[in-house]
Amino acid sequence: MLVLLVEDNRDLAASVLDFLELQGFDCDYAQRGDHALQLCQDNNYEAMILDIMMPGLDGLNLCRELRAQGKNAPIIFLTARDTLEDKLEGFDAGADDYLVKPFDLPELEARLKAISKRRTANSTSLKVADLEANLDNHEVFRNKQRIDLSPACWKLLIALMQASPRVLSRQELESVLWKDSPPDSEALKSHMYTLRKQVDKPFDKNLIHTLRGVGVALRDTSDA
Amino acid sequence: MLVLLVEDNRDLAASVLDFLELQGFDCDYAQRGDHALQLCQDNNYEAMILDIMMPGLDGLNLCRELRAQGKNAPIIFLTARDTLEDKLEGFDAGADDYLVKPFDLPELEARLKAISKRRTANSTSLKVADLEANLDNHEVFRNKQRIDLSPACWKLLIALMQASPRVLSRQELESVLWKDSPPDSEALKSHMYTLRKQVDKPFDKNLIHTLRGVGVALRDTSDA
DNA sequence: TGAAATTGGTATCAAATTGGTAAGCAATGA
DNA sequence: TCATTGCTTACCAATTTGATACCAATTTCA
Repeated sequence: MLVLLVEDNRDLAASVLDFLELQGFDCDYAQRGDHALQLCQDNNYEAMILDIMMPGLDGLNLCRELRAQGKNAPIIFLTARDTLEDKLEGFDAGADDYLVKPFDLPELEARLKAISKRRTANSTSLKVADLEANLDNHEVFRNKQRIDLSPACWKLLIALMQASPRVLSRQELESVLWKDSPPDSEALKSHMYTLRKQVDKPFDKNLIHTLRGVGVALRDTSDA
Repeated sequence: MLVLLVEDNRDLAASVLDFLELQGFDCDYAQRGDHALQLCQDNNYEAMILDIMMPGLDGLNLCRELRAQGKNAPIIFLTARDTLEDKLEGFDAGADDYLVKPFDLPELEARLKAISKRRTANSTSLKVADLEANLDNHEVFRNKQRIDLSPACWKLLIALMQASPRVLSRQELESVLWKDSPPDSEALKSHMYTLRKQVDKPFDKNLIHTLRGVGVALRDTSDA
């Protein structure tokens, strides 16, 4: 995971970098806000840790600029400014978290992970309600019970889980299986039928919901 | 946005609830961890604020249980326990943020929003009074209650919500359903009737208003 | 003022559409 | 060969749609 640290205090930066790299993060470092902005044009950081008071471009404006550019990687402010107003200004600038100095390195790590976990689409396991899919070993469990799926059903389920709770249209589902040249038959219905039979039928709560005229959604709706 | 607050101190809870509701959040409240767990089975919260020390089931285990159930709504711990170990345990249990008491209500709000923004950022939803439509999920709620609409009714409602509080003429409404070749019958009346029956009838306040000779408007008029 | 006309709400229904179910069959690979 | 998988088709149930008839309320106009 590639992280950018922007901090004008070299000593502090060094200890943070040491720690994060020890924990397995890939880190880039900038000492000035304007340099950081430059780095962001060329790299796709998965998270950023920003000081506020810095030469060149302060952290708040750096954050605002990045957000204005449509970059929405998680941002944590790391600063000595600890008043309520400071914090609100930070969140208002588009930050995801705000940590006041002095701080513990493990807390920074925990917050970094917490804030990044939502974006990690490359996570090896998907979970929706009691349904779990492990992308690495190609396994699906519901309620701790293994489910064997055919390749087609697997693809459909993964697509639905990744989209959850969004609805996928018939067309989107077809393109999952056949890219852009779907058979001119009702093959999709067939596969969906098989998928439901395995994923929903044996259990007392349906996760696969049909939205007539729209498509299919996989979600945990608390109602019937 | 539906939020669950779990906190055993009634006074603190009351002030948090007051504040959040003033800021436009819909809140549910539980005083015990086990009650909260129960509530989570029946409701789909968009975020949760948990105390740690509580009767019944402590916040950490509540959080772990929810995560194990595949519920991944953002969770913020709100607690007096302020050591590094406490915080790490909180994040480890699956929390997204950790706020130490005493705290400022605006900071809680800022953190709540920061943590929720990722899921709401890309989900386009329309809201008029207590009526809410999510375009991605293709879901409609009124007063937290799900409403099932036929494709035609959905299209009409979305058009009305997007136009709200503007009036849509009969012709505009027809072009929503049939582009430019409406049937020569009163089919529109039929669909509008069905729509009202589902959206307005079951509730004590009408949002769909007819302006005789003009058209139909969806709006929250404070009068009868 | 009041009768007629117009507009819009209510209700029911048949035809069309959509989607779930099930069975059959060919292709593939163990 | 046998089992699995993918595709095809047919059939059925449920929902949706557009149609129509009939009211109720409002407006028009004599």
